[in-house]
Amino acid sequence: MARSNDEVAALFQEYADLIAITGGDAFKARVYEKAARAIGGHHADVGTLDAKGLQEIPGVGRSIAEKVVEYFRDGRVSAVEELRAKIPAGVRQLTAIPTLGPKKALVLHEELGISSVDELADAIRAERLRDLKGFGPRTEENILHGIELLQSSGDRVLLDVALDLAEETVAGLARVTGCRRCTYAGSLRRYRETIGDIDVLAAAERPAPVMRAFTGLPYVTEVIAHGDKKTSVRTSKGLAIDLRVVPPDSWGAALLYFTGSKTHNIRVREIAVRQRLKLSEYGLFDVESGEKVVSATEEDVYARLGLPWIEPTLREDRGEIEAGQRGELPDLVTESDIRGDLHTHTDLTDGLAPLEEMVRAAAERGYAYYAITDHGPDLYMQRMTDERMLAQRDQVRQLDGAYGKQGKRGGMRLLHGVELNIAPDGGVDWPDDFLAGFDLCVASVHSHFNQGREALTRRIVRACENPYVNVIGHPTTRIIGKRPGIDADLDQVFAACARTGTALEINAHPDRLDLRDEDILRARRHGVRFAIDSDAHATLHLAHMRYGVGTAQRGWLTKEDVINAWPLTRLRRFLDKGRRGRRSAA
DNA sequence: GCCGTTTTCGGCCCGACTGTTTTCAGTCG
Repeated sequence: MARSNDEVAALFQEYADLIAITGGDAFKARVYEKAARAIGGHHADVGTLDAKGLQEIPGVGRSIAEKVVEYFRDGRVSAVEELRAKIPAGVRQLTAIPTLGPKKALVLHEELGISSVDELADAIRAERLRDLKGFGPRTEENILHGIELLQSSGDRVLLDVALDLAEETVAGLARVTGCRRCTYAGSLRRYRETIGDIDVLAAAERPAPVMRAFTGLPYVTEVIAHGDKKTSVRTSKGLAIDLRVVPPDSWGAALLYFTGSKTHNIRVREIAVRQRLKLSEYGLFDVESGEKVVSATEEDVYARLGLPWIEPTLREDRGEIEAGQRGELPDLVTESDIRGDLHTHTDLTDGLAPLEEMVRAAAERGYAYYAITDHGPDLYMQRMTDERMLAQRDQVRQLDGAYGKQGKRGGMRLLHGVELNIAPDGGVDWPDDFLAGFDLCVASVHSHFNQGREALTRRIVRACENPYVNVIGHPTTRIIGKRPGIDADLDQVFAACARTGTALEINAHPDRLDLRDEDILRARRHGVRFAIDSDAHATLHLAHMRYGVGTAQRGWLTKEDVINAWPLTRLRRFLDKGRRGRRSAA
């Protein structure tokens, strides 16, 4: 179920689109877009705010606040209804076709009565667009191609797929003579969970050789646009890559600009405008004289605007600019802060590698501690028994400290854990006395995803209340692009975690990234602690940690928030979860 | 429709590329 903030955000985004399609004031459309984003990202439920409280959200004034109030009072907003009556929903969908924006969509609707993607495809085949002003043969071709992309994949790809391709492309271009610098930027540098297209930035005095090398890459199948400063291609996987080449002196301004996000950039430029400066990808310029002020590094540009350097993972206009101005940016957790992995598997259950191989691979990553957490018996296909689990524990104790930098004494410490299954009623695989033998317990939902909101919420809260459950694994169970997260009341879950001393996992597998960044931001406000885990089922998966850390950064987490960035003694106190007190009281 | 470190009115981010155009509108990021 969508949060009411998301409902209102979607409504205003639709209203903005409809204003643009009906040829309304472009500035007005932009204001509604901005308000939609601000409301979608606002921490408090807008359904609980009055007009005054609503107007404290930046970008929300009297008129928009009234519309929010109207929405919760009447279930509808009359201004939106009026535009909906004029423009069929299908016309708005036309603007989802690449190269087709609101202006062309309006012409198609007004002149030809087209109000769906299918009707548009038919009209092109029937050559009905031929007489329209502004529509030539290439436009027809581009629209048909765009429809094809939209209907086939056209989708965003997972972070790891995009990162592999980007790193290969950067390596290829960096070798070109005259290429002074090259890196990927865009949503990839911000570690967004999915990537629409890859942005690559290069610095060179003469762009032509770099551009030529780019279009000549073996996996490039189509050149979408080809210019002096910018070239766009599509690869064999259907993913688009944009390359921008700038003069070396513009590197910092260009990197800032192409890293985005769009809304972050707009905010930064507004700050520039207020200081009579103009920021573009070529530098920060004095408006009066036209002279360049700074451009060489991102730090230079931010500093001239009164801001510290802002981590790319924060650049989403979620308050990072204000925090920067106040000098209150978080000191984000990094991959090198991570001292261990708390959720991993071996071939005792569904992992691929034996215990010793996993332990050795973990030690090579430089971890101070490492937890083995195979599945419990409730996932019956895993054939777990008490005996097998206890035999593994003996093995784990023997390997404890055997691998790592400084031999036995300073070696990597091993924790014997388990990934429990949270049953539909919130129970787990074993009774307390058996659970007491583990160093830590991760507990996760693996089935019965459609129980209904109240039952799911109760189920997870009950797992948190189990004194032996330390971490809720992949809390929403979503698989990106394949399975939506379960419909639990996450705010209740977050409160339960904070109250009981249960950590929430940030599962680093690129298919999951669960919790997601927005939920992390909300959970953090409840005072929840987090565990960033690879959930590795093979030695190579241990390296997924970077995606989990990127996601944690997008949730503004510091190493203080992340239990596996803590020293082992502090981690053990957290894992104890007050059990010692319980035992002595009993 | 929102907003204010020259403004309560008059601004509102900036540039590249394409396609249909003989100077520019539309789209995109």
